[in-house]
Amino acid sequence: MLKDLLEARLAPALRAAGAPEGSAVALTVSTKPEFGDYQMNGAMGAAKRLKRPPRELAEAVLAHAQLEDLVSEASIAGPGFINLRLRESVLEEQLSTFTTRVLDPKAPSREAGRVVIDYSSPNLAKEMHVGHLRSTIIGDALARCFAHAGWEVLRQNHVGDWGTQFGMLLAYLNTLETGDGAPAAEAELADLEQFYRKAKARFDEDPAFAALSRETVVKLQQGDPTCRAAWQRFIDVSLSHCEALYGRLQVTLTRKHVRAESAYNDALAGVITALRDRGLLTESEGAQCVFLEEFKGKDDAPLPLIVQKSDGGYLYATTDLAAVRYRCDDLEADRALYLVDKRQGLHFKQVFAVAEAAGFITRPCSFEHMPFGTMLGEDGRPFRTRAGDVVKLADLLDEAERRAEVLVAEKNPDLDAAARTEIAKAIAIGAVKYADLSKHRNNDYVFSWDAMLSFDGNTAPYLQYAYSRIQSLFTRAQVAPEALSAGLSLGAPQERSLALTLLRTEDVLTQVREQGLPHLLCTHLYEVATAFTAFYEHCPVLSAPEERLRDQRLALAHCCGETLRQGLELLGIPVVQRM
RNA sequence: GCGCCCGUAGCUCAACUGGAUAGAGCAUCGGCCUUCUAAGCCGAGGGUUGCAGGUUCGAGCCCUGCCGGGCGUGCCA
Repeated sequence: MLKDLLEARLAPALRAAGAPEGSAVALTVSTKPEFGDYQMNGAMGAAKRLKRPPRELAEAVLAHAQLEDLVSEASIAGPGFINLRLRESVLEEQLSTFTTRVLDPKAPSREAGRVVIDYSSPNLAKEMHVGHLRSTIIGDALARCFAHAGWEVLRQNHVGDWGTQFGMLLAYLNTLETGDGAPAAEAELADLEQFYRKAKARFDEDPAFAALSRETVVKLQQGDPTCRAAWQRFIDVSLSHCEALYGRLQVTLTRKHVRAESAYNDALAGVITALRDRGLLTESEGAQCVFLEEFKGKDDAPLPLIVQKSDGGYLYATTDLAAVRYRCDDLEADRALYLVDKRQGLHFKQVFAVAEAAGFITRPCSFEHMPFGTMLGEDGRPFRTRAGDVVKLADLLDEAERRAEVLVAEKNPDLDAAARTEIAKAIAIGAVKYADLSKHRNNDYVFSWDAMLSFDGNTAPYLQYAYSRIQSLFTRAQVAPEALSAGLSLGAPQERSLALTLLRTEDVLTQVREQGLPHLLCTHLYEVATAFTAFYEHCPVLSAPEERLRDQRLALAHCCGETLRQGLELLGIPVVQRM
């Protein structure tokens, strides 16, 4: 990539100019087009450490750097910025292999490794609501990004299927089925949210039922066959609800990615034993705990990670420790990413630290909590409807598709109903996902129907629109992209700018994987689409003065279209040929 | 009390990890459809980056102290 090319020349020059070992080149995209294409800021940083005048060092760097074949202009500005303008031939050469080198998923990958991505992980006791959107969508985008770069991706849907609440739900299911018969149960299960609420109400008002619920949990965890069978049926129904949503959202999770909490049940006792063998286990107030030096609670009191309750029951820390072992030993992951709410930050810090101390991390594997913020309502409180309920994911998608269909019908009345619905779905999914993906995951964010279902400005439909315009160019020109052989023209500023933007894609994708931040890709694709639109407005393609120029511009448009298509696909957002 | 996160334009968010004059979208105002899709484009206004210090050639970003908000802090997940 461009940045690598330049860095390969600048890093030795920086050393040759006398900069200390490990000095960063600090190459960034120019803040202003007038300055050039890229700027190197590292001379100033190195000069500070050397206590030398920064401009002098910058000059020395330029004197040592061999840049002639890459750069047409190099100059020093301000306190010691080195501004670089790339040769057009370099851009053209890089771009000519861009789609096969960077975009093609079958391109020889420069990264190889195995990454576990733990995401979505809904609680099967309830229906999925908008709060599950973030983990599901961000995780899925990351899974796609890693897979694209050549990683082996192991999706792990760590669904909650084993908590205390399942006793209650099973007991309720049982009363329905032994009462008026099975049809009632079937009907009730169709709406898990209702089902949960009714079971909870019964639990709260009927002590006998509450007692039965608690017995049921014990029976379930002991492996009682009848109980297990009922539980399995409930889980199946709930999972099929999730799958329906994954399908609608075009999320890549399937049943084979489910690795539920219950799957670790048999490993929990082993976790306790192993901790005891390592001398890490301490009994405190009746519970089995691990105390590590680095974790302090109130008044500097030691803060435990409780792994077994005083009644003998295990906790989610125990399950997560078992999952660490599984992901490390059995899955042999190099990285394990946890897309989980940031409120669990301390929990994962403790779990990972205990796993390390216990020797559970038996091979070089990086365990990383990738936290995300809470979805808030417009009042700044955790998101609820007016009635105090959560918004169901299914309802959000229904509304998104409804609004999109109205808009498509209005913008493009000639489409037949089938095409209209298909386009509306793509737009709806895109808008909903992009609204979430385009924000920095670490921050809380405000849910707004209108913002989430907006189709104007920095939204997925804007990107999809740019793509469909490119497709339209090819439809009208009646040329296949593969047939273009005139090379590229990058003379116009808009052409050059679009090329430069496209050539940043690889760096962006690397950063997305390193930091687990898909919003960087959103921002980049928006810049691509913006650069394309400027090009489209200023550089006539089909009516270009010469056929050669037309073909060159078509080639550039094709590069851009492929970037948008592939980029959107990495975000899990479909493109459409027309809209 | 302690710990983590956050505070950026009226609103919603960015800012390539310390770089040049802090950028987008929505909203507001003005302009552009007999030439490739107006879901678009061009332009305008809008900022003491919560406050006060400090570090340095340079701070939204780092350090200190305040103010304000969220979350977490032993047997739920």
